[in-house]
Amino acid sequence: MPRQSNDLCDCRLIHRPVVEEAIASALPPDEVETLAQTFKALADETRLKILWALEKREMCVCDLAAMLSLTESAVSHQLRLLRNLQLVTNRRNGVVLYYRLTDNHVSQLINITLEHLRD
Amino acid sequence: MPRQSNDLCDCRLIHRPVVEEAIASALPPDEVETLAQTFKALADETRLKILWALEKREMCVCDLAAMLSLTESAVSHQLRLLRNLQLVTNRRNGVVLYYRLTDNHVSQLINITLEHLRD
DNA sequence: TTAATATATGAGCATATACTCATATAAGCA
DNA sequence: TGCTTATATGAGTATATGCTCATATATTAA
Repeated sequence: MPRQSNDLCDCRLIHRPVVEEAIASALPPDEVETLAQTFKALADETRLKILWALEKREMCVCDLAAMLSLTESAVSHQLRLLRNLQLVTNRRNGVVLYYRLTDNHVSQLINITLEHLRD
Repeated sequence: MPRQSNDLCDCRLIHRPVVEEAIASALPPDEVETLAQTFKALADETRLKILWALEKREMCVCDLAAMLSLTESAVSHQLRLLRNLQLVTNRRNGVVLYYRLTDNHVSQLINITLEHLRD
């Protein structure tokens, strides 16, 4: 068994110092989690389309549903998810809720990523 | 039934011109797909940790597995996914495969997103 | 208060995905 | 050639997720 003794894990360890430095310079767990959560929010075509549309102007659930050819329920579920992540907020006008982006961080990320992909 | 007649969908349509303009300025389908695919690649903690580590230096499968406390099989599966998306490449040295980032686009995205989250 | 409308939400279902386990492949060495 | 090691890969499994459907909530109007 050519396993080097180590307290990191039970795997083979070919380059121990490399592994130790990688662990030392790893992202803190909470940042990894937040990063993954943010990218997950953007990792769905429906949500991307919603965010892209809201970047231009606020829209109500019904209009978003029409735009996407989806049920209002489906859109509402996605909006709840985006709301929970504080990526969108809404304002009520009577019975109608108008959704908009909370800030421009997300649309900046989308645009930056688009530029990268277009190279 | 207060549905306006329209050829967009069967939903209620409160603001027809808004919907039409949103559809007109929507992202082309292939760009939505590529965007979603890119964000999906980053929407997993294991893959984020791998990419973060490879940003500093190339590493072999075994070392990545040790760093992540995961089996080499699990890491290999994720590396195949990242390879298929051309986010990482490898070089062989004997039996050992050293993985590295294909270019710095992905790590730029991660860093930009980190900055946004840290505000 | 009652009815109508816009949206929200819970449960259920079908698909996607991240891992495990067993096995296959590829390179180096005896 | 045969053996060992590093990695790859297919199948299976458990969980996550994006939708549908039915129902609940909130606001307006009669």
